[in-house]
Amino acid sequence: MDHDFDLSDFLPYLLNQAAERVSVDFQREYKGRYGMLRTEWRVLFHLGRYGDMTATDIGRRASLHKTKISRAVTALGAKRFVDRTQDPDDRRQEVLRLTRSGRAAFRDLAAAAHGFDVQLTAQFSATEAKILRACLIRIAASHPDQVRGVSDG
Amino acid sequence: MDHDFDLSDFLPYLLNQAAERVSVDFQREYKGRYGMLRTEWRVLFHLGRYGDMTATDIGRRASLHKTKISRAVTALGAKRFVDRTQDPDDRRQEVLRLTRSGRAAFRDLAAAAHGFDVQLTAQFSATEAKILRACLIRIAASHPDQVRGVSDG
DNA sequence: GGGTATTGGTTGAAAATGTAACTAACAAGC
DNA sequence: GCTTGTTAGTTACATTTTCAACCAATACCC
Repeated sequence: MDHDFDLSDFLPYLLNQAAERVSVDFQREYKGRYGMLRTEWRVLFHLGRYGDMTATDIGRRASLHKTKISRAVTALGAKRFVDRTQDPDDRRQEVLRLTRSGRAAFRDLAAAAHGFDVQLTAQFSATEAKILRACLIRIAASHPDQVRGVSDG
Repeated sequence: MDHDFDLSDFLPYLLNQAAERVSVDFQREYKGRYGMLRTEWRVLFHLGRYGDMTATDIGRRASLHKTKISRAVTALGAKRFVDRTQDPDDRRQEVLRLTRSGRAAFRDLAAAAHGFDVQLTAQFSATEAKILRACLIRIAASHPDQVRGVSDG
């Protein structure tokens, strides 16, 4: 019984605390300015950055559960940020596309995100920042059992 | 407009993906074996590792909102894992203490957590692991505007 | 062609969270 | 003592998330 195993030695705990910290901060941008939820912001970003795609595509890329995406797309549609057009070749799926104002919101938020990231990273040396990112990517990618409903981020 | 600012360059996103990844995995332990929620596991850990304390104490240490703690303590009480006794000197507060089975669950889960952490850390070099932890701690601690209701982790 | 399975996506109910309002106990000022 | 303010913790309600069931379209297969 490692009697000195501390909660602050527990990587999942540290990851959660750090993630929570920055998420709450950045939330101000998309929530405060556009009344978006985190999933909406993610979907918006995906469409803005990677182009038109279906809900399933987004789910695969972002590891988001389809119900979350469905609801986020509905909300973004209500805000007139995305436009949905049924694919004539496979009428089950819809191609999602940002509207003009959706693109504007994306540009605005992407710039804010970039600035936020720069500022966040500034507290670390170049090496630290590089290692941090590499480690996080590795953890996120580790044995991805399968795509599962991820709690939004 | 940094046109190549990618979602996977966005530290909050990486943090969330990584945190989510490991949280979902470790959940198996406390949820599968004891039907606990994340907050319950955290409260249990605090009491087991740091000794008896009040709900407010836990909130301060763990950055958990008091309503979450209240509900977690109720749940842990129902499972007979914690015992609550009113402080005679200040009858507003209750001192929380693990029961025998609460301590057993704590030992079990703490061991699992430690093992999980060791395995997770094994994929990194000693230097990487050290930097990763240091960075996370720094991010979590960064201008803690104040204790706020943190989304459970 | 007709059955069965799979896939894309939505919906409803249950569980969990966040927010604010609340009760009870203490503390301070007068 | 009485009023006012603060602290510990609970509860109620609205918002989100999760889970499973669902519909519709396509694919598979004989």
